[in-house]
Amino acid sequence: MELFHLRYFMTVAKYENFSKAAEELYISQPSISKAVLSLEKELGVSLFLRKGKRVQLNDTGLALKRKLEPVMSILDNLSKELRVVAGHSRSTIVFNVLAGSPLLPDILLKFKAMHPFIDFQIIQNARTTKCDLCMRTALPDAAPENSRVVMNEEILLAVPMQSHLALKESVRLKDLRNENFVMLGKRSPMREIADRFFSLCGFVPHVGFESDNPGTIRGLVSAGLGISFWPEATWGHLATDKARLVHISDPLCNRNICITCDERGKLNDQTRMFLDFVVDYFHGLLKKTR
Amino acid sequence: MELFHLRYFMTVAKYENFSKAAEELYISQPSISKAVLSLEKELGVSLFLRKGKRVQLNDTGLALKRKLEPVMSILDNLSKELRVVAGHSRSTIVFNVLAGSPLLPDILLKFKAMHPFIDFQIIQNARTTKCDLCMRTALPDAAPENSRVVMNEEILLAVPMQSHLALKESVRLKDLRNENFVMLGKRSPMREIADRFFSLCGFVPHVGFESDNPGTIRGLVSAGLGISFWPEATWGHLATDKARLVHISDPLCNRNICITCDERGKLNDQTRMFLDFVVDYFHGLLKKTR
DNA sequence: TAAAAATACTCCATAGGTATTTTAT
DNA sequence: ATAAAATACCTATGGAGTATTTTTA
Repeated sequence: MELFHLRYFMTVAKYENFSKAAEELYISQPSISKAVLSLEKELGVSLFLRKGKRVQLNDTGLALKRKLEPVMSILDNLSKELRVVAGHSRSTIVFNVLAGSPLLPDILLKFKAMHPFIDFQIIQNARTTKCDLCMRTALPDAAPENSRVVMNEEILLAVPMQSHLALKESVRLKDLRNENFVMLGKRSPMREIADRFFSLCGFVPHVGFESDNPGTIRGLVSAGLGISFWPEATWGHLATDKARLVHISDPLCNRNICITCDERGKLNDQTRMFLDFVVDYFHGLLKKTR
Repeated sequence: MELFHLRYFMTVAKYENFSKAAEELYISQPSISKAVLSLEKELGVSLFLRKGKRVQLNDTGLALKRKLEPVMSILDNLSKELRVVAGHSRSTIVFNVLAGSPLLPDILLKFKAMHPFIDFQIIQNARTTKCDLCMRTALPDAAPENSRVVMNEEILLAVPMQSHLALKESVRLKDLRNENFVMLGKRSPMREIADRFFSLCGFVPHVGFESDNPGTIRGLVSAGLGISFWPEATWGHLATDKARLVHISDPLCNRNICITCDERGKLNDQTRMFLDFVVDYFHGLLKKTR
């Protein structure tokens, strides 16, 4: 059995057509014929139903195809992956960061120290699927498809020091009906989560300022221009003496941070290492805060 | 890249010695040399540290070895597995049944109806590891290595109809200090579990009869010769009007049924199908009893 | 100097090509 | 009649062997 037998088989299986496969592989049709025939002979089973012109995978062929898919994927990427391991080449991970971006520098700094040959392309695009990994937020009851939850964090309320709210340890959301809010922009997932909380309480908040930047939000709250939600861990410390954080006692406000990827087994070595690193990173974070 | 390049590499990697690999593969040493060199050239990385005589896998070589292990295992078994799929050959699953044997006929009957080309060799040997799958019992807090729990069942008490205990809905184990017990033999896992319950209550029961056969135990209890533990689901219905089952209220008596296998991914197709079937079977059982 | 890997060279098995036949629509 | 797969036959790449050289422990 030769590798090219398997390659040719996979291409024929894809099209269920010998001539088409020959075309894609830039070889002649008889070569394909011979390779498949020889494979069938060697394996001792027939792989296709030949009904005259029409060629069709049979059950055995289908089983072979399924078995070979991961094999081919590994073999096709051998050279590229080993070059990275050997340090002769670099690997780039496309990382879509839709939540938790304040943690990103720390995550990347620590990972890069361990794996200097791995580069990152950071994007922030809620619509694209053209990325290796995506970090996003979701409500506890709604984790996106193909994702694993790496942490659950409480959502606090950031209030200016001079506000009457700054004197309390915790507040109920429904008591904030008359407050001015500083919020993330309309289409951000965190904003959607916030809006869900408001609809639970049956009111629409007055939003005086919108910004997509936690730093700006900190500034606006510190300046006394409003109050704002503040995810406990992923937005870092509030780090100002002009504002403080209070708990929200009702409803329970928290969110999940998820990492989305197609399937762990399909990731390349570098992306898998990074995924494992990020999971560990969040584990460490949880331990620290407790 | 050719398959034999990879095969030769794997053998060299195993021994870290070209000549030894050549010997095992029944080919000449220069052929091995050429194959490995050509593989290194094609992948664009070196795979071994050549320190004069001594040859040693480097990090890249190690990474390649790890990647190829599953690939080789799939390819080596292709023909055998596909022949079974095609129905040209049969497959035998060695199934070690240390618990739940009363369910076995039903399990095998249903599975065989779906997969007539799969045969079974049933063994019952607590010491062997020469089996594909092993069904055994364990306490809820002590699942054996490499196993998955397929069900948890209550352990009831089988009592003769004429016993004063037959009038109760449930009994406490410590109130049975003066009863005669019918038990499984000393070395059976179920007996060990039972003995744990007794030691929790601080007494050693009087065991009038021992048998390893649930059918015999049913007979002895029905004859009024003693009382016995009776796993709710896996020993089937008591099926006699001379005895009945009562709950044990203290301690909570239950056990797990586990299936042990090396690693799901390493099982062949037939064994994996059977494992999945057994898991489903127990799921179905749970639904029925509830 | 002995033992292991690499190189040089020869041989032939077989992948791939072209031309042709077979088969079913 | 046509289009697709199988067969026949030829060519040449490259894997396997033997003999030899290189290297280092």
